[in-house]
Amino acid sequence: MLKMGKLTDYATVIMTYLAQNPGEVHAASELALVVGISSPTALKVLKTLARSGLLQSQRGTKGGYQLTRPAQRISMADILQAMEGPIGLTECGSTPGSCVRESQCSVKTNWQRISQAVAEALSRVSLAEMAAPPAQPLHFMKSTPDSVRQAAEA
Amino acid sequence: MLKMGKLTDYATVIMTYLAQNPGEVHAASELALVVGISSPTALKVLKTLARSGLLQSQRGTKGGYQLTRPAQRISMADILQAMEGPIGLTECGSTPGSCVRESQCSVKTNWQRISQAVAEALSRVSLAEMAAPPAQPLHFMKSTPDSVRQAAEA
DNA sequence: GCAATACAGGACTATACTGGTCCACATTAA
DNA sequence: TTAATGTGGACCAGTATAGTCCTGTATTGC
Repeated sequence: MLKMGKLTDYATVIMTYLAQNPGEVHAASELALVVGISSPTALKVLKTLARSGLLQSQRGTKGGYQLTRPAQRISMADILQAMEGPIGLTECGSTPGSCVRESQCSVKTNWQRISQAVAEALSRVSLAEMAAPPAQPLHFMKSTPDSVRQAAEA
Repeated sequence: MLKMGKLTDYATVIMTYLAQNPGEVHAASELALVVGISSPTALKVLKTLARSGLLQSQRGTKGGYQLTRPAQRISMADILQAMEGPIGLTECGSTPGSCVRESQCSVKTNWQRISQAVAEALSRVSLAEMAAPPAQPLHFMKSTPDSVRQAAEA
């Protein structure tokens, strides 16, 4: 499995919930309950999301979190990136200098492109779509046939 | 980072090398040298690849490994899958029953689709393309937007 | 002003996983 | 028969991740 951290998983569920209840401020404790995790863990996720600008936090009584922008303008890539750093499948792709034979490695550049393609696929799915009932086809799924066909023809 | 194991990374490099020298049988020790890892580790990777049918092994003196099919017919998805199991970003996507609230979770189905999209992107890149010098644009990259094309040309 | 609520930032721990190694065995060529 | 090579499984260690906790700060309401 192409692994994604558990915290990232929580993050997507939390963000989805927030997208479904826009305009409201939600306390960490509430969100923790919704997702089914402990408050400290939820807090950790929320802090990360807030620090990267996807969430707005409000302190004090009646404080909590809310989305900084409409769900339509937040992509899955945004969330992944916020939680796990730059999207890249290989170490050499995202962290230059991590591999000794970087210069001679023909594989590297190709991996970077593949990572980029994956990132693109992720950025084409908005949080709003994620929050919609699954029956509704995802945005990129509608356009996939074409893009695939183009790729196949190219 | 959307992580992929180191062993998988080695696997791609090994497979690439084998693709560049088709028709020959390569001993694990030789491949280890090429990739710059120890023999036991290379063996581990090779065994995994062989068990999943991507490599053919030959025992005894002058034994070694070679591709079971032409590199054009092996995709990056094949290699990833061989090394890491079914491609899926979330646990619930690839392992049914791993999440308690599976039935109520609207996020799940959407994740499965995203994973599928990623898998598709991966399966569109052949080992042959990976083995080609990076200057040569990847198959699927031709259909991508300007930003990517610029990066590819740079 | 004070108390209660809630976020901020960081340190800490423990578990699980992954990478890496090794061993006993099977197979093949010379 | 010997040496080279793959097979399968067990095992160990280092690391990364998840999860917790603590101290501090801001905001609200009384």
